Amino acid sequence: MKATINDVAKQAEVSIKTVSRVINNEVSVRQATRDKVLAAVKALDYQPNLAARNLAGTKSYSIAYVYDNPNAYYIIDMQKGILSACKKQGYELLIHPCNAKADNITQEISTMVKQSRVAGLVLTPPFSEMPEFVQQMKQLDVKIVRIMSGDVAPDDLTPCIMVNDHQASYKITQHLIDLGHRHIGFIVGGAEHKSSSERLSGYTQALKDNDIAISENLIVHGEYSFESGVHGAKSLIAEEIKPTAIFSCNDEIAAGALFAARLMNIAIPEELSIVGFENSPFSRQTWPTLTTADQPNDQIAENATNLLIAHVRNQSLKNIVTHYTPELVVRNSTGRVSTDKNI
Amino acid sequence: MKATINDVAKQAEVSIKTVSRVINNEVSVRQATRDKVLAAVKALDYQPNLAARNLAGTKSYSIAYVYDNPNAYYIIDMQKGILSACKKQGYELLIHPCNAKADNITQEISTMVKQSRVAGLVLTPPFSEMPEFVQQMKQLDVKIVRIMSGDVAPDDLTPCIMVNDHQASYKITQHLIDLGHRHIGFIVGGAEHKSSSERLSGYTQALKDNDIAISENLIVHGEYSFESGVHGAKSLIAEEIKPTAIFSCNDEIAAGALFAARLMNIAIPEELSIVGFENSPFSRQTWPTLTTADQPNDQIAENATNLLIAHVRNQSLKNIVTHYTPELVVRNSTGRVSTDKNI
DNA sequence: ATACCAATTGACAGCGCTGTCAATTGGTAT
DNA sequence: ATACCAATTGACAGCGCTGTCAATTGGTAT
Repeated sequence: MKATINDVAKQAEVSIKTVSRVINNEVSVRQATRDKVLAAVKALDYQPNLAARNLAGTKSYSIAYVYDNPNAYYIIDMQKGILSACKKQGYELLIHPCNAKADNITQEISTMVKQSRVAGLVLTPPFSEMPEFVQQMKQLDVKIVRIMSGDVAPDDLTPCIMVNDHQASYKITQHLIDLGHRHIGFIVGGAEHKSSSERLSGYTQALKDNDIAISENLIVHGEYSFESGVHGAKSLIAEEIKPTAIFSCNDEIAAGALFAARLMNIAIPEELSIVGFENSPFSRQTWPTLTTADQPNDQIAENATNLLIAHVRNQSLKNIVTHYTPELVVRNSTGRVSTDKNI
Repeated sequence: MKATINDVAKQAEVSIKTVSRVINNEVSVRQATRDKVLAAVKALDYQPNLAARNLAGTKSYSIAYVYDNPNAYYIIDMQKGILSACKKQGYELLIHPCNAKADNITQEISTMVKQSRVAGLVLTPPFSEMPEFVQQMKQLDVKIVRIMSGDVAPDDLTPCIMVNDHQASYKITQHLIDLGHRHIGFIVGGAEHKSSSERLSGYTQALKDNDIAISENLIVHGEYSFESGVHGAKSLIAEEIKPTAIFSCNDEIAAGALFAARLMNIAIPEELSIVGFENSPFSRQTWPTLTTADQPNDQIAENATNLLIAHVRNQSLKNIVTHYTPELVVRNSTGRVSTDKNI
């Protein structure tokens, strides 16, 4: 039925080992031999069996993406980028959504890694930002790549993608300040995500640099969810000194904030500017469309996966760390502060 | 490092075959022996190696989800349901997003199936609704389960989940009619999805049964996308005889329609009612929230996967086909037709 | 106590590859 | 023509399981 390495070897009149060499792109095979084998591979439509490769070799051709994130757009983008790298390099991907707070989470991942002989893990927040978890994964004899928020990568020789949320957040805040806003509310995302504090610190830094006082009343702590945006915006708008702009930690929160503004009959951006973060489809589909920061998640994911695969193969990497800074995208949810507003 | 079946056998003082029997839940093992083995499994934290099982056995423990759908919420829900069934039954899931219209698509899936020794495929539209594709998959020696739109399952002894979009659509249309609407626009989703025509036929049937004339001008053909909703609604509203309600083939289209209405300063639902289909998060996050039909995608997916796994294991199934009918969910985007409106 | 037979257990081959190491090949220097 | 050695190729074991079939066990009827 399905052709095996034996069939190819027979057809090409070489040993199975030589076929193995050809499909693994090893160097010491004469060109003429290589051609014979490739012809046989093609004629028989041969696909090496990954289970056998995983079992026989010291290498494995499976990696897994472990995540705990309710943001469908984010996950789909990540999967897309990871799969793109996997396909090019002949790896298969297992996805493993799970609960980061479950107390047997290490056990759970460990089981999966053993069962499926996973060679490497792609970790996104919050997993990538849980040091003990990362430590335990390393002891499992599994390579990892982390996508995390911040500027300085952990100094542990593991590949990393650092997303400079602080700087991107600074730019967004500066954009609001340039529009004349002085009372800018901030809805913080989930505390288990480092991006929340990084984005908050970019915001406070920008305020400081512009000599604007930071008011704790304008900072609301929430989750990365639509509902959090609704509640956060409601409570900010109820403040004695209302903000003229609201910085939402991501687009979903921003969509919630827009919803709340609509509930309270507040015109966006005339009476209130709202910004998001992520440039997810949300930001193009709300009314008005959202000013946000563009984070190329699929690129980040593909890049991370390439680093991981190189790491799995013990290839030496020039750059074990890659940096990204999301870019400001101005749409219709931000405008100049109206001069006749209360201050 | 990782415990193997040999380690367990040694520790339990039995043969590896007996260990194999215990972990496969075979019947003819004495209770005392079973207990010894299970104790050893636990003590060594043993996890059977899936690659070896796939290779050694005639069965495989991998299934794949093949899809071509830009709807992130739908995909995430499906994955969740599939994974839930996989986890319970010890299967691993590969995801395979791809382009259904690529001309080498059969080749592509075939490669994946061979490489990863996939035992079964979960197919959603449009793949599940492409008869030649399904036929070719069967020749690949891979089992399938299809989730498709319609009432009557294909008569080919393959497990199927049928979603009765016609009936659900009928109910939604009746809801609009009950609210007094007589001019109801319809934005059709992508033609490659049978759900589009099924939902359309439910709509026309409901109109007929209520003696309402069907106007081709009120039916716009599009895709399952936000942009299609924007364009569709714009063109419907530009009609000489404006609709007082718009039935959108899914929530994303409906969100686009809402966007268009907002652009044109049309109050929802006072001047225009809009409905969606799917009950995705969209429908709770738009303004106003959407009346829609609830489709429990994760349940459908889990159910489908259970059918598939039973099929893969050659277990006889009582019911090879399961039927679902989405339920009407009334929210704030629909209202009584205003009596002073133009007709 | 003995025969019998179903229930239980184990020996061994083999799934399709890769790793190790030994054997062969063929080009180069003499 | 010959020796030599790097380049190329192949033989064989083994990865960790399951399938097949044969061997052993132990409970029941006599």
